[in-house]
Amino acid sequence: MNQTKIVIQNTALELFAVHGYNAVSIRDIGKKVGIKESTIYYYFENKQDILNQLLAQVEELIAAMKEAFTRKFSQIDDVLETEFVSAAVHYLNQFFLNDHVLKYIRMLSIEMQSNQKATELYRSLVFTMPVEHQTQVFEQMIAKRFFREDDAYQLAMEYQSIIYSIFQKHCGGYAPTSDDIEGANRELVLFMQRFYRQYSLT
Amino acid sequence: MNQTKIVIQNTALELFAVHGYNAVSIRDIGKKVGIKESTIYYYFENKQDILNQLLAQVEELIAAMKEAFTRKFSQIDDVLETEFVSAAVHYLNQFFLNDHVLKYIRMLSIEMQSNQKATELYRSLVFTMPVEHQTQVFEQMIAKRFFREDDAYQLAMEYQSIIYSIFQKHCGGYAPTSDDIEGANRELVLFMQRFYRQYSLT
DNA sequence: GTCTATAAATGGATAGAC
DNA sequence: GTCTATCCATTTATAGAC
Repeated sequence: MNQTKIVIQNTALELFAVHGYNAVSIRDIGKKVGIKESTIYYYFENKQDILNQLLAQVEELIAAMKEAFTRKFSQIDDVLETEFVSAAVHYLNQFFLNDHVLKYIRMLSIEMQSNQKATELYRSLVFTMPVEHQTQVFEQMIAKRFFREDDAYQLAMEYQSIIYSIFQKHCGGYAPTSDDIEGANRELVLFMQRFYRQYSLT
Repeated sequence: MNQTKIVIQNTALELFAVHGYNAVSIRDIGKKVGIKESTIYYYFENKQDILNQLLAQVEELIAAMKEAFTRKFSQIDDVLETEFVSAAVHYLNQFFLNDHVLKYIRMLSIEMQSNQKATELYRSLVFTMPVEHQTQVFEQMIAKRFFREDDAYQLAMEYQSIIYSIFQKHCGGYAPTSDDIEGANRELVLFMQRFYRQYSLT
């Protein structure tokens, strides 16, 4: 794909994530990129087209993560507390707090209030897709007697609830500082230890 | 307060909650109320003034809820599973899904992406304030041996995580349908029974 | 591919009639 | 209190030069 087009898309995402689609003008995007607004119309049909292609990118991201989950889904041999906790910390920092993903999440948080497609993508990105994967993980952990007998979906939803809520509590909204991120990580460690000790058999 | 002013405020809230402050024009608000935009300037200094007064209302709501919590905080005599579950269902439907509160939450979801004050209000409204109250409740339940020995704050945070996540998963974003609300309630009952059985001593 | 120039609509805000 | 009329900046989008 063309380099200029990618820069326009990323810049638009950055602005949409903070101000929302409707509040950002084509001129704003052009100014930040360093081109005239008429140039943007060379790459995109109109303003809506930029948003549509960004939403399509979110759909691709969801599909890619799904695929990555199944590909990396190796057999689980043993799960110690430290491994379990650091897996959750890694998930928070590499998914929710990943620069690009965070922008998608923030953009969707705004657009989902008026756009049904954005609502579906948001729910899929932060609930449906990860919970589906996590259900499989807990199923294996229960089958191998690392975790006590339980409903794997309920376990996964509980797990996701904690991570999502900690993310929103500390890093939801206005650009999270490094203090916010630290706070989120600290609280996550605490609750993941709690979770492990609750359900682990070791 | 003047009747017209209240109508303007409520209409502005309704539009801000869906499209966001920046995307709504004074003309849009006037048209929906059925008055000319110049009339709005009789009641408000400018557009920003409308938003500021709405944010002040959220602050008042948080204070009022805090006060209501301490006032209604009667001694807990006994807590059966059905009471515990229906208290959570009541909380979801009367707080998160209350018509007016839901609009505040949706407006803040948008504004918090660019407005630090809105971020603080959102976190206080959906996390800090309710978790503080719920911590007190669990403290009493543990002291009276209805719930097993545990950290009351952690218990409260876990409780709030589940309710908040179920709210966002089913009713976050685009105007929730009655099916969405039903789905949220169904899942909440399931997870509240699970929670009760996990921690109850009876 | 990127620019200038421009059209047509819409934005926030004010002055002054009633 | 609510309206009409108006100002001026900004918006999306297009036509056409380079």
